[in-house]
Amino acid sequence: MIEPPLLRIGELSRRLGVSEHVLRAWERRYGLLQPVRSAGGFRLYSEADLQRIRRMQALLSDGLSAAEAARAAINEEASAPAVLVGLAAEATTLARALDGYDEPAAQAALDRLFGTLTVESVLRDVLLPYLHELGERWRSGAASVAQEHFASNVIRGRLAGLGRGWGHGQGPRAVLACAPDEQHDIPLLAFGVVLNRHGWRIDYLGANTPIDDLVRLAGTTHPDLVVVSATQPQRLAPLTAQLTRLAGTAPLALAGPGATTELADTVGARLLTGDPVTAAQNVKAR
Amino acid sequence: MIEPPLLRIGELSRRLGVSEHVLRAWERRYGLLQPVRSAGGFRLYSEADLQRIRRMQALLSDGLSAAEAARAAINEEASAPAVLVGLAAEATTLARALDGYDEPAAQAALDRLFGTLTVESVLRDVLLPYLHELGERWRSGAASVAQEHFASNVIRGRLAGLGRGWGHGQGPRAVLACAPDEQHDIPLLAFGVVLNRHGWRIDYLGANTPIDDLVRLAGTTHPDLVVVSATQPQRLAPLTAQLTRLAGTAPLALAGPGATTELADTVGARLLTGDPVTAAQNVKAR
DNA sequence: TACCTCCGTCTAGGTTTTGTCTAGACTGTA
DNA sequence: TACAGTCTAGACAAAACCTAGACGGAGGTA
Repeated sequence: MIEPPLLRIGELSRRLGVSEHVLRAWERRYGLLQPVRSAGGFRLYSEADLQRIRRMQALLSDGLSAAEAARAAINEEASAPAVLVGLAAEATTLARALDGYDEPAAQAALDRLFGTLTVESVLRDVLLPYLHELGERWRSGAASVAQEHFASNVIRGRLAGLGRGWGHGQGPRAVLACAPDEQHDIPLLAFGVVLNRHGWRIDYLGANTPIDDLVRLAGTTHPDLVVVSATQPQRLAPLTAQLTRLAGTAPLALAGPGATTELADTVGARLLTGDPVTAAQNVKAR
Repeated sequence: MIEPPLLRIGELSRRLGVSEHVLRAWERRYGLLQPVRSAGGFRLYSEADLQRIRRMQALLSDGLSAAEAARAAINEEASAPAVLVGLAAEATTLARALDGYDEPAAQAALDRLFGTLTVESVLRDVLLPYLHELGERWRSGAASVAQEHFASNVIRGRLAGLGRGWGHGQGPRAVLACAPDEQHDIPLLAFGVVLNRHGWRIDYLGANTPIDDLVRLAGTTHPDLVVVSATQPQRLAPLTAQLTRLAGTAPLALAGPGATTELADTVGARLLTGDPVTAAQNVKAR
């Protein structure tokens, strides 16, 4: 059908949280991928390549050696064309329902999606792409603010359900917050859901959180990780001093498109790259 | 007729925040736009061009390389604003209707498809893949002969409608025929539709045509191209001598999975490769 | 202790890609 | 006629990527 766009190694690395060096090494040593090349020789990766690396990561975190994981990832490749077709259709149903303010239909579609796919996959492959695309349509005038709010609220409600009780338990504790003035909390919510499923306890502060409050909270409760998320660099840039103080109080990670390598280095924080689901999986991997 | 106002490059640049240099570079390097020109050669951009650049910007911010972003922006447009989402759903609807002998539903789905996608895209991305898949199912016993015939006839009817009047006009003339004993004429019909849309006049002889008849026709009407199509090499192999005579009478092309490079070379014919739509587009390109 | 393999990481030196710029000529409009 | 706007062709430099190979820590073995 429509040829999907291809990614260069830098973007693949950002999305997966795997360094370019490692991607090339896996290719060289295990033949894990055989990306097509641009006329000039640059590697160009497809969606299938991305999936294979994800599988590789999963196998690695199961404790397989790199060589074994690569071999398994290559051999499995059973793929699931039927599942994909079903996924596309169901995702469409969901999108139509949300676009059309049809909450029952949307919930039903969500039920079916969560019934067939993993939570991670629903978040990463369906909900977050849909929200991203809705944002695009809003920017281009093709979708209204009301549509955006309606869809956000339905999805936020579901994620809240997935996160029920996530503050209790035994695992390490993470404090999640959006930067001041940042209102896009759904990716952070998704991040929290996945992190929680990996055994973490979550303290979720949500949108628009003052950094000083975080410093105070971190100073009294000593979480194992504090995550601050922002969609735009200018949300974080003026807060360098406060973030540095925060990083001195608890392990800090910056996330979202607004988090840059430079800022993270400057304030002494980790940088979380890629989509929220992958980022959460990578946090666990360390 | 109200002509929408066209923008010159400076205004476009200001509205989009993309420098004039970049706009020209994208046009030169990737063929992203083909703006009409003023009498003096100034580029004049339409609203659609503006949208395409916006899409390009969105893809770039997703991390795609400029080359890939341009390719995707161009591709997507050829196949709908609702992208893969709408396409997949509509194609599924069509398949269900055809599988279930529901002609009105199938026609309605076809109406929607032709209303959203280009003719070429409907043929290449929906109908031909569906027929191919139906053939597979038939071979494996999962579909009946009756289903195959029903679907073929619905689709053949639509294609005939698209080809109405294709023998008239001014362009070069092509004679299209299936090899003797070859009954699969729909791909050839699709080929003819696309070729006709590129300005060719079509003389369509359809399934199971004796080569000698073609030689006689070519000798009297002198077409610019004769296309002979076959799904299996053994349909063409015994006809080497006759095909050679035909190639001596008019420009000849062999098409379909049954056409091989060797045979084409032997008889002095062109070989058309790829799906019928692409093949027809390539014929035009010469 | 010495040596091995495995595997993530890094370096050096070169190439490709892409945004930007220049020079000199032409266009459109006041 | 003046002048801001636009044209083409080509050059340039920064960012991104390439290959080949080396490095070193972890873990195993003699």
